[in-house]
Amino acid sequence: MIDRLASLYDRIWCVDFEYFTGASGADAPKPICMVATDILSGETVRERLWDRHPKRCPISLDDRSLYVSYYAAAEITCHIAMEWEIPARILDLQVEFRVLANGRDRTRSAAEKLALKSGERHSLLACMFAFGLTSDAAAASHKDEMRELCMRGGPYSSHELRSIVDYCETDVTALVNLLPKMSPHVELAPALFRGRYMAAVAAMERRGIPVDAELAERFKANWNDITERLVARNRDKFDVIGDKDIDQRKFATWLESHGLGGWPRTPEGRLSTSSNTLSDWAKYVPPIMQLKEFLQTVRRTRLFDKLRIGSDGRNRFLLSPFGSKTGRNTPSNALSVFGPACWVRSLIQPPPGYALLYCDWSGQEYGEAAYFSGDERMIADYANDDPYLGFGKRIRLVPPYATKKSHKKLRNQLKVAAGLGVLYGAQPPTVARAGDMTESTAAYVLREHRYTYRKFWDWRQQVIDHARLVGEFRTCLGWTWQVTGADTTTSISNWMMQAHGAEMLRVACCLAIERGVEVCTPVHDALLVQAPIEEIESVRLATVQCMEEASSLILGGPRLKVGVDPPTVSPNRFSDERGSAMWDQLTGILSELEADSVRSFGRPEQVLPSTSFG
DNA sequence: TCTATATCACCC
DNA sequence: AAACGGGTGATATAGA
Repeated sequence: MIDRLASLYDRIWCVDFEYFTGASGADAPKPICMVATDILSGETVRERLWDRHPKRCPISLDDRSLYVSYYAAAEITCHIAMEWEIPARILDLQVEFRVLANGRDRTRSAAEKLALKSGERHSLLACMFAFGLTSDAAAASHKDEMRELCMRGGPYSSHELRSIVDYCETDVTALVNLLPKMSPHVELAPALFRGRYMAAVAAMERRGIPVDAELAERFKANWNDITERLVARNRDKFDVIGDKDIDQRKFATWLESHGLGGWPRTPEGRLSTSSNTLSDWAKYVPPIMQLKEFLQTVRRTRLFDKLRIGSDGRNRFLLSPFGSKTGRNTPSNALSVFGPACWVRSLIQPPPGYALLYCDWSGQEYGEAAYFSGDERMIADYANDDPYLGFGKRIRLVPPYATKKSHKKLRNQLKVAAGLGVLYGAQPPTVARAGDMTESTAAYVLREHRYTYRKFWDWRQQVIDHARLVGEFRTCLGWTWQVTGADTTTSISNWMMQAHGAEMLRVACCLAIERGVEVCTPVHDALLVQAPIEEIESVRLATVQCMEEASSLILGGPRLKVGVDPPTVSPNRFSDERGSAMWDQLTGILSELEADSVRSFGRPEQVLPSTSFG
């Protein structure tokens, strides 16, 4: 394919940057140097950027030049920092490695897996190894040393800068060797679209999510005390907690004292402590209800204190694009405000003069299922009003005049059945529990779905047959998955929707970023966007337009609906109603703790925000 | 004391 | 035979 590439491009630049990301790792990167080699001419460019600021990028970036790198978001972030243009044609070999490996990972030998630490599964070294290129151990140890030097930050001596540039060049050499090995396996058009997405990823990773950094810092500083106090409040009533969670022996004693001998056990024989089990028993045993609430509170508070916030008050983290087998992003839950429980989102706050919008496709996967299968009834129910009530009306479970408000509970049951049951393939017992209905109702609704939307179910069966017979899946934009015998039918039957949902999100991100919308982050079927307050309406329209266009591209014409919550206007905070009770409880504890420390140390008292905002 | 596994929680 | 798709991460527990 190198020949083909050579016929398409005047230059094929293999590019790498070294950069400094600050102590927290949450600040926008500061470039140290750049090295680029043009495979076609052999020309190499070495540029120090720590102490010099070239106005223009030293290599060509037009559409006759191919820009090859490994996790291009990092390189593009450096372009943004240098205020350079963004390359027109990006080929990201890490992403292409992920494409080629997707579904084949499992077939890799055990020894091979062992050789690579889990976090390095898609590292440059792992990729080289996979394509038969080796790199000696001495180079690997040098790599750590150089990485530390970059992480240290300046000032750098001339000698240090020279060694960083040399090191940078070794990675460029690796790319030069890698490209001819990988290119025969790379499909150019889909790869270039993925590369284009990586530029959008760079813009989003750099922008980050605006948060109330001061408040987050106060939470972090008091985190251990907050969780301890949460437990302490109920310790006397429920002596079941060991350190931070249930202690099996204590729990056994507690159950014994309440005469609950036949308590359910896990497959391994441990006493079950899941909220499902507790919910089942709470109906009959009141103390279990209280225990459940206590435990949920304790467990929900986990996973917060690692949130990565830069010195400019922005939450930044790697989006890890193409991390899942459906091609979704897989950002770290611990580092992102959107990772932990919903209450953490109340930390999100637009900067002065700004507002935030959360835009999502409504019923994205359900809509995709309708249009992909071509099921006329399903399409009509998705397009007309509410697909779940539409379904309920067809099977005469709800009256024709039912609305979201008038039949809230029934609608939710139908939604659970259509989501969990239909798209994820959950069976009646699971649907019944999740939707708070009887098993026979769940079974009835699921059965009726099959009768009502025959065409969808036929299509679903074809998809499964294709997976089993052909062994490979592929989206309309070229993300692929090698299906193995180990993959379940439920997994297979959802893949088309989730993988195309991921493609749709990528298209929307590209369009929005390229049209100047300030996207802070994608959230699987949503975009969080910021804008100056006076521009919020036009930005809302522009974002919705991008998302609708993206859906139309993926569905081949029709559009999915896009929902937008009322904007969060500075100085208000973002909020998610699911987390507001928890937020109130935790901010309450925080203010108690800070009041206590004022009494002991005489520090000034701080004022806490309440949860309700415009 | 360390590591691997099981269980559980959260997100879309 | 048949209890949910895709993820990340924290904690307890068992085993070395």
